[in-house]
Amino acid sequence: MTLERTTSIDDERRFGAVSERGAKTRARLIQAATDVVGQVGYARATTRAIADAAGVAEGTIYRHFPDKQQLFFAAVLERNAPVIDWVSRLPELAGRATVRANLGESLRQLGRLRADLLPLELSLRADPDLARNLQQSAANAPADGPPESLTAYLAAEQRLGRVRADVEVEGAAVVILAVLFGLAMIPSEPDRAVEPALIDAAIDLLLTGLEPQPPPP
Amino acid sequence: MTLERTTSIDDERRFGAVSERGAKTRARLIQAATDVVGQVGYARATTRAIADAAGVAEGTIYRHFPDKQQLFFAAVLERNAPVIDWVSRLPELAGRATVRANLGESLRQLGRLRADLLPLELSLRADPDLARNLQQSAANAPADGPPESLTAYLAAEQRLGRVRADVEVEGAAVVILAVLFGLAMIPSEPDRAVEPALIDAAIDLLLTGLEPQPPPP
Amino acid sequence: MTLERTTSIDDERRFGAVSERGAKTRARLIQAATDVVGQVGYARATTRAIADAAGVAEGTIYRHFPDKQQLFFAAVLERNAPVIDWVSRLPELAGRATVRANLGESLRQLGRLRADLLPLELSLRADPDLARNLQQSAANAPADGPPESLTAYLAAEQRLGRVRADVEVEGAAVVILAVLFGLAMIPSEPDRAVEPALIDAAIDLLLTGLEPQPPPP
Amino acid sequence: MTLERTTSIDDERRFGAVSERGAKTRARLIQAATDVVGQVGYARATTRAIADAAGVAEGTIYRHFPDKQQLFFAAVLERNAPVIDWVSRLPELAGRATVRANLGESLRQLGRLRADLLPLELSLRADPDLARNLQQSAANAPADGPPESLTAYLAAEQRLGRVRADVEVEGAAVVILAVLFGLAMIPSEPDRAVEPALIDAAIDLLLTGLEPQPPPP
DNA sequence: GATGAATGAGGATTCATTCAT
DNA sequence: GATGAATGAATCCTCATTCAT
Repeated sequence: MTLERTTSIDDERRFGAVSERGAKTRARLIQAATDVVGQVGYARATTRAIADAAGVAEGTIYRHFPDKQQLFFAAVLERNAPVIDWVSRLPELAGRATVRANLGESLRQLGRLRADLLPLELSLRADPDLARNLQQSAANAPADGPPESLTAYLAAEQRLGRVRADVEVEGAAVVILAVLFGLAMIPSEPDRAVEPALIDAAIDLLLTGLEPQPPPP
Repeated sequence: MTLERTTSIDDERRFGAVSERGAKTRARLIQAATDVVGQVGYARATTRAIADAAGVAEGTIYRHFPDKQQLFFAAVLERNAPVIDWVSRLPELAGRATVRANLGESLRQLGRLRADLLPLELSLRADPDLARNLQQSAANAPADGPPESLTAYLAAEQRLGRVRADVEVEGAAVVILAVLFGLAMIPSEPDRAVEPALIDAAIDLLLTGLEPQPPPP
Repeated sequence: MTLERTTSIDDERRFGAVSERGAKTRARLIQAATDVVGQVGYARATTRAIADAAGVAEGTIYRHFPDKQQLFFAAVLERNAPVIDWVSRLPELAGRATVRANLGESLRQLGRLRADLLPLELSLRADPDLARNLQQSAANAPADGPPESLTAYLAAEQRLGRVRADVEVEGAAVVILAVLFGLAMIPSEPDRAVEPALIDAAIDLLLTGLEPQPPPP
Repeated sequence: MTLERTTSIDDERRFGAVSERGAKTRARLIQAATDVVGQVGYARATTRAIADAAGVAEGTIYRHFPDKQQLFFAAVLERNAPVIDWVSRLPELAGRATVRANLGESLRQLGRLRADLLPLELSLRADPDLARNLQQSAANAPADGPPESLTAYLAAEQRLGRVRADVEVEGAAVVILAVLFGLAMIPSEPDRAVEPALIDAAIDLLLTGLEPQPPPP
């Protein structure tokens, strides 16, 4: 474990942005990386292009990050934060408004947030090596990610009788997230957020199902 | 459009596999490309690695394909064929067995098929340049892909009263495919097919919905 | 030990010069490396310069050697071979001609051979990292190097009464080689071999010593 | 020659250590340069590593030296001074004690001094460019270096009859120094000074020679 | 058809040096 | 005096592609 630490204390001093100016440059680099990787994918996102987009010299990247991968990871983690944040607050909504409204709002929210996260995540998933290294360098990853929060929310609603009693909430949570991911993947040019109409269709399907309702008495 | 074709008739003669041996080599290259890209992603799939995996010399690739991209596209298309095939036969099932059984079998089938298609597709989506070029070189793409076939199936079932009348079938089709894609993305080590339990959960959700059913009379 | 092998069987196939043409290129690269490193030292000997000197493209280096270091090592080893060779034949000379003639001829011979070996060796000694890596990659190093051969020769002559009985032959061998190395270091522009006059002075000193001889009876 | 001086009078004012603190920093830099170059060679001795070893910021180097080379030269010259010093006092010893004792003591002394000088000198010899530049920037080099002093000593002893009359003292001086250099090159882990036993062997050989003595009457 | 040696443009990374603070 | 962020030229190496055999 100690052996697998990739950043030593020295590194932390070496790469932590200390000065005011340094922090700004670091932020610009992360933004630039997000943009460029989003546009052309990780592999074609050259350090040159990123540096240009950030308006700094290529060498500057290496004052802030040990290598291109770590810059990329920093971008991924930063874009991920608000998503995690939002989802972690989901369980509090149990019992309020309606399940449909809550899930709808959440998917919409996440769809928006995922807009610039998705391309990064795609690059990550497309390259097993990247994925592996990210996991190692982010040993601090929260065990309590989106699936867990969503499961908790559904379970709470189920206890309140607002979700069908025989739904297997864990599976349902995964499926809902899968829908989100799958929809995010569908190319939609103008802004890159997920098409709202699709979200509505998804919510409708997930809540009511395809099967015809038994006729009310 | 014709202008943007990247393969001329000459090329087709140059690269079409003629002899027996040639056809075998070509097939081995496509398989090797599928494997290697699946393992390390398009960017890290070097022509050297692919040639090695196929047991041929690097130069041989260029006797069968104009460049690395076209080899990759050939692999994508080949892996895609059975998926398209299966889905295109879906509409014929309308009215037979049950909707739940039909969709369940389809998702399971597609989940299996997607197992080695998915990594290729990921590489494709992660790299906009690739995606663009594929679309150009596959002008022969069927206007009638999976979404359309699935839509047709759902519409047929709706007419038969086996799908809720107020479901917007086009949206539903997209959502179902999104679920499939999203689930396929969840890493599952042993074999790379989608976890069957997840598929069941998805089918249940999609058919019955989260909401509590109104009590039967 | 197995873990420290730096070249796998695969590598051996990958980098061994197979074809006629390949062997020639490889030889040219080694010669070029010898030349360029000799002129500017290892650190300033860029792969570009070496490739240029060999009349090949930079990339060609990497078809024949895994990296710059291994090319350098190949050069060192090749230049070393004739030196080792010569010295290993020294013991056979014991008893023939005179000790003075034998040693003189040897030093002269070695001085000549060392002419292009020396700069390489200097680069090696100046950079501990290089030295370390060479030792690892040359596990096949003969335990029987120059010091041992020279010791054997001196011991043989001592047994024949042609070398002073109380000379500690092992130490003497090292000292003689040190002289050679030290002399080789003295810059001598025109050709880079060791100044013959210096060799003569060294031989005289080593054979007769500085001290005045006791007067013959 | 004057034209080729790389440090102008202005520079001397700019880089001369003025304040107390400045002098200390300068000294620490020189020590750090000696250490780091000794450990990894000139090429791998980055300004960063040297600054770290000296406990100062990288930029500080350039307040004391025009560039990395001049810092290195300063280190070489400083380490050289005591060697030169010692040897220049050699001639005074002529006639005292014994030749054997004098030379022995000298070699031992020099062996010790050379311990940290040697790696610097190796870097110098391995890189012709460095060597050239040092000579230029050290136009103040004493015409009376070690070889001359040693020659003078030997000549004096020869006049006193304590050195064989037919020894060519100039050559002998060079050979003796070559021995020293050559021996210094032999790696000796614990402390880096030359092995004393080797020095003894060298002295014995140089004084008495290999040849059997004619039997005393 | 197949081979594999050669190519060379392009990419990530290093590092001596500069300069605003 | 000292700092350390920024620079950008230079370097090693990779890899898709070409071509003589």
